[in-house]
Formats: sequence, structure tokens, C-alpha cells
Amino acid sequence: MTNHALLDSCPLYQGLSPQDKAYALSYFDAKAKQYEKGEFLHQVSFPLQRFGLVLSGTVQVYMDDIDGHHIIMNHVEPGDLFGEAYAFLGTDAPIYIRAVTEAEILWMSTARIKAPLSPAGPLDQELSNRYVACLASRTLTMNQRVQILSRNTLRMKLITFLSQYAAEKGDTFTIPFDRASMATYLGADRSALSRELSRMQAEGILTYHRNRFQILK
Amino acid sequence: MTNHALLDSCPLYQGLSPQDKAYALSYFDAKAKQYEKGEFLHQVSFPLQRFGLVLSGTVQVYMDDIDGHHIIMNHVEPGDLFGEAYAFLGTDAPIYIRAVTEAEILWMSTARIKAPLSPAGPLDQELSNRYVACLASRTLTMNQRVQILSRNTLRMKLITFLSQYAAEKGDTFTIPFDRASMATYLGADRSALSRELSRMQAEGILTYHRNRFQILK
DNA sequence: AAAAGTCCGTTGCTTTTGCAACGGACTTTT
DNA sequence: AAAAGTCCGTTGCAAAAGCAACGGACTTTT
Repeated sequence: MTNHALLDSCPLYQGLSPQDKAYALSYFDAKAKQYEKGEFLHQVSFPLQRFGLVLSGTVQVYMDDIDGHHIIMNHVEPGDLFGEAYAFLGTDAPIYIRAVTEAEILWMSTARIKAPLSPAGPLDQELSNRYVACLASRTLTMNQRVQILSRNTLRMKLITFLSQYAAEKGDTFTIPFDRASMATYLGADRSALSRELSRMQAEGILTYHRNRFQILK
Repeated sequence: MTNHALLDSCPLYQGLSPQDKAYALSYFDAKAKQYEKGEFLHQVSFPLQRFGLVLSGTVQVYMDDIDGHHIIMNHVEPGDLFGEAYAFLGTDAPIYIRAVTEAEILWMSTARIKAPLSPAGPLDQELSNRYVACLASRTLTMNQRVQILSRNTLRMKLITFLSQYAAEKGDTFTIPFDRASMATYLGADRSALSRELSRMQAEGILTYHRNRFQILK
């Protein structure tokens, strides 16, 4: 059975009554599926038929470059969506999607968005709008990512990255990355990242332990 | 009068009959406006009410970082859209939009997407789908950008950047950037970029003159 | 409890990059 | 035609960052 409590943390379902949630689940033709740690949810160069909502666990969307480096496109935690754009376009998706931990995914279809029932039910337009809003928000998220990656020193990337968390969560927060993933996410080397974090801590800019950070000034 | 020929190069209007184009223009409540070189189309922290289609000229969407560097979010040429996501969400847009050259912009509204007429005309759903497809494509474009920026050496950024053009246009192509903008787009220093390009030319990887490139291997 | 595995900080070394500054080719203005 | 402006390559130098390797703390497995 699908976890209705978690659905509330996803903008697609947020605040809907139980009946409306049930309607929404059928609107998106939602199907849950379980994955083991390390399992691939999608392989390069297949079209992505559906987009996913992470119900539990963590998922990463990434590409590989020639040197064998991963490029993290999207790091997905419970309540977050992935693949909305690919699913709508139906084009080949040159990405890997992999379960970082054991994970449960709710797979959904865009068919009703593209071809609404006629006459459309009262909720249909609302759900369509929510989906489009998610798609638009994705653009904003990626803008933030570009903002980080465009900085030309690692320190500035870090400051931008951490500021974005601080803006949302306050001075103290936990990030969903280990060091290696964080480095990949920032487009940098892990040791260079550790070194820079050390320096910034020594300079009194911040404090941290593992993936928990506190910004001091 | 709006240039109907150019509309055909925009996925929103492509292939529509003249009557359908006229309908589409009213569907999006399209209004054209002229801008001088250097003029701002939008300033930081105002909500963006409409999204734009560049009819002529060039427009850049960018942010500024603390050091006064520009971060190019979107470089927009005739036939391209900008601001689709902000316009739909109606949130504050922390960006500058500026005419790089004299430009004519077709400003459009998302009102009909959010609240379709009922009953909807036969074209309405098609136009809505086209808009959403544009939004989804934007995500893919930004993915490509992230792919470039995630690379950890300038050379790899360059190879990724140029490969993306080569994949689309073949071995020889012209890019829409001068060196300074190209460097900003790659998140790098202009002189470092020039240096790396020189090296790659010396190594026989490519040939270039100004913004025209030929990939040799 | 030992062994294996994971995560992370550290460091030496080399390469890359940013920064600042200059000059040449070319275009536009006056 | 001179002057001003723009664009771009070049270079010296200092700082930054990648790479590789090691070791310690901690967790999980056997």
C-alpha cells in the first residue's frame, strides 16, 4: 500500500483530501516499486516512460563522462521527483538512475497531462497545473546548480552551495551528501574539497562534522 | 506587425497554419516590444509576469555574484524562449534580462495554460502541450549546461561544450558567444580560455577563428 | 574479536587556472 | 585620417586545484 503520509511532502499531492489523493494517484496512473541498494532504475539511452517520486531511500540521477567520472544531475530524497522532463518528452534519456540505498519509487505517467479526459473532472486541471509547476521548479533548481558550478574557485562554489542551504534551513543544517558525492556535485576533487573545508573552518567561517554544517559568518 | 516567418522557428508556433498562428498569438496574449542595445528587459527581484520569445537580436539572462562576475543563465537568440519557468510560477525572478543587441521581444502569458477556457477550443490542448514541452526541453538544456560545468578541468569543459555543438551541427560551426561571454558561460577566465584554445589548436585537436570552430579529431 | 569495508582528513607534488597587464588587429566614430 | 573602442591572444606570476597515496576513526561482516 502506498504511504499517504509521505505523499503530502510532494507538491503534486500536498494538501489533497484522501479521496482527492486517490483520484490523483489514478490520474497519474501511479505504481509503486521496490529497489535494492545499488540497483539501476534506468539505464542510458532508453526512453523514460514515467517519472518517479521517491517514497523511501535515496536515488541518484547521473551521467558518466569519458574519464569515468560521474556527473550528478539530481540527488533525490523522499518526497522529491525525478525524470519529469524526460517522461513528458518521451525522448531517450542519456542518464543512469540508481538506488543509492534500498528505495521505494512511485512511478507515474504524463498521459493525462498530454491528453486530458473530456470532460475533465474538477481536479484534473489542478493536477496538471501542479505537474507543470514541478517542471518549472526543476528549472529553478537547476539554475541554482548552475549558479554554484559557474563560480570559478572552489571556495566560491562552496560558499554559494552552503548559502543556498542556509537560506532555506538556517545557520545549521545537514546536507544529503557524503564528501565524495558533495565533491562530484560541486564538480571538484574530493581531497581539494576536504582541504578547502578545513581551511574555511580554520578561518572561522564555518564549523562542520561529516555532513552537518554550521555557518558562523 | 509580428514576423510570422520567424514564429516558425519557435516550437510553440512551428508548423501552424496562419489562422492557427493567429489563434496561438491570442492564446498566449502575445505582445511585441522593441528594446535598444543594453536596455534591461527585467531587473532583479521583480516577478516576471510573462515569458519572452526573441524575434530579433540577442538577449542574455544572467545573475551577478558577490565579486561582480556575471553568471550567464541563458543566452537567447531569435526563435528561442526565455523566462517560461518564472512566468508560470509567478515568483520573484532574481535575474537580470538584458538586450545584448537591439532586440524585438514577443511577450506572452501563461494565463490560458493555468486556466483554460471551457469549453477549450481544439487547438488549446495542443498549445498547452507545446508550452509544457518547451519547459521540459529547458530542463534538458540545463542538464547539458551542468554537464559542461561539472567537468573539473577547463579542457574537459571545452571538449564537452564543443562536442555538444558538433553533435548538433557537425564538425564546423559558429557559436553565438564572443570570448568573454564564452568564458563566463563555461565558468572560466577569459585568458585561461584563450590559452587553452591555443594549446588545443597547437595539439591539432581543433581549428578556430573568433567564434567559428572546426573540430579535427 | 578479528577482518574487511567505508568515510574522511592530510599532504607532497605537479598541473591548471585566475589575475593583471599589454599589445596587435580590426571596426566604428568623429 | 586620427582617435577611440572592441575583441582577442599572450605572458609572468601567484594561487588554486587535481591526483595519488596514506592513515585514522568508525561500522559492518564473518
